[in-house]
Amino acid sequence: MPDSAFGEIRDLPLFAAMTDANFAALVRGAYVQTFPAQIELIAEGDPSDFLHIVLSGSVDLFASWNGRETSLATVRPISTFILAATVRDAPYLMSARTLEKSRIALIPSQDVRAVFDIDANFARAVVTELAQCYRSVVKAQKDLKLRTSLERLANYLLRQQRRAGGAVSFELEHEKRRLASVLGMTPENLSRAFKGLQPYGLAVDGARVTITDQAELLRFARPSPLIDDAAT
Amino acid sequence: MPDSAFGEIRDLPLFAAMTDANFAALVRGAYVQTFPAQIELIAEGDPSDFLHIVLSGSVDLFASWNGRETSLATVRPISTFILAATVRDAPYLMSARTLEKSRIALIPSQDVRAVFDIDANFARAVVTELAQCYRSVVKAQKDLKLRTSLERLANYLLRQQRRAGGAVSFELEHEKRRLASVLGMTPENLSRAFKGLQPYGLAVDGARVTITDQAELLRFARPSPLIDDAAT
DNA sequence: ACGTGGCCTTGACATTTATCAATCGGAGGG
DNA sequence: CCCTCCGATTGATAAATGTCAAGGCCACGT
Repeated sequence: MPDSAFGEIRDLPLFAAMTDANFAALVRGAYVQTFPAQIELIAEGDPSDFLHIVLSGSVDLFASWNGRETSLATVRPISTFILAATVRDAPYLMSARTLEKSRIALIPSQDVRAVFDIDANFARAVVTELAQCYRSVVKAQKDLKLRTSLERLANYLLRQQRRAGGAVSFELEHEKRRLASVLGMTPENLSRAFKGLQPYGLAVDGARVTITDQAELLRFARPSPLIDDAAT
Repeated sequence: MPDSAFGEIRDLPLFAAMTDANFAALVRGAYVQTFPAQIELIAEGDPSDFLHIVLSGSVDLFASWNGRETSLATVRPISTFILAATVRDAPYLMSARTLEKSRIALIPSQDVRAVFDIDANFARAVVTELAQCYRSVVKAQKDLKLRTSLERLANYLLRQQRRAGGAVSFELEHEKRRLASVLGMTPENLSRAFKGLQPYGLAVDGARVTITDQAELLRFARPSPLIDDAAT
């Protein structure tokens, strides 16, 4: 294991507070690999053999049932996924695939659990990370159950605008078909939803979105920090 | 603080492995209180002052937005709620109200965080609990996005049947209006959904549900351990 | 330059779900 | 015992969302 490859994750909140020795134990059996786009990294139901960390690129977490499929989240650098399955030594609840060419670090789950048992700082960091993940899913749940598809799209766009630095105009970062799945609707409906937001100050051209009337869109979307703020 | 009042939570997985001294520190500022039904214990957006533990009765976790409201989960004895908010010292994402007369233990959040910082066993227990909570929400998310309301009801009933010991006939444990909210539909639709399941081996009389054709209902519901098993 | 394939869009239609209004029926109080 | 209230149900209707089929657009490779 070249140490250099793990330098970039050493400072992650998850690993920052642990001892060098324990970090070394963690990465001893780990490796970093580059995957092309559209590769399925894990499948739901599989045993959780590795904790995954996205170093570059992006990963789609999705789930299937009865022939249907839905995207649940996108993982961006630098963060982990399926931490909960690793901790509980339980099967993955979601599948994961690369959205683009991505570098992924894989740490054997048993090593994570072993170090977790002996390094209190690491255990605390895991708690913080998990609590964060939990709250994200709860927010997604509220988004889904309390809002219509038009409202979800409007709030999604406002969140994206913030991610893009607040500019009036920005590019969508996902394929629209996947965005539709994330938002819990069909691609056809997403097209109509974009049109449906035009009266509320939105213009779309391909992947470029322009918020022509911020106040009006805000009035329609009614974003709430308890649903839309990533930080809290 | 009468020690007796906390004996029943001492053996919870969350507290079992911690030292007596730390447990004492945890319950020093804690208290137990009995609330009548329909009391709002916490409101979403409030700072997380206390970790709550349901000792008896039951508690509804719900959320509101823009005049709408939805139930997200039910907490039964003996378990905690809003652990994630406590850990992160962040505002509650959900409101909570008693569904019936309930005894609740309240532990000051700052004490939880303080003990969490010095007791590795407690920290590990919190991780396990949080990972469990996280996986529950993910399952709920999959249920919501991958299934129609009829399918959600069918699978809910099969889960309830298992909870009730597997008997062919059992009582619903929630008001139907609340069950509708949990399942993400209106009460009117829930009524129709019950009727819609009759051809698949279901009979309903008030709160009593009878599965007249288990095989047929299973064939329709197609339960999956990755959505419907509480344990995994 | 020209196909070609994939994704997006559009329209027509079907299905699902919500809304509104009215009624039913059981639990509890006078 | 009857009345009243509240939740559950039902029917009619509207709105939201999904499905199917067709066509447009753009990027890609030959």
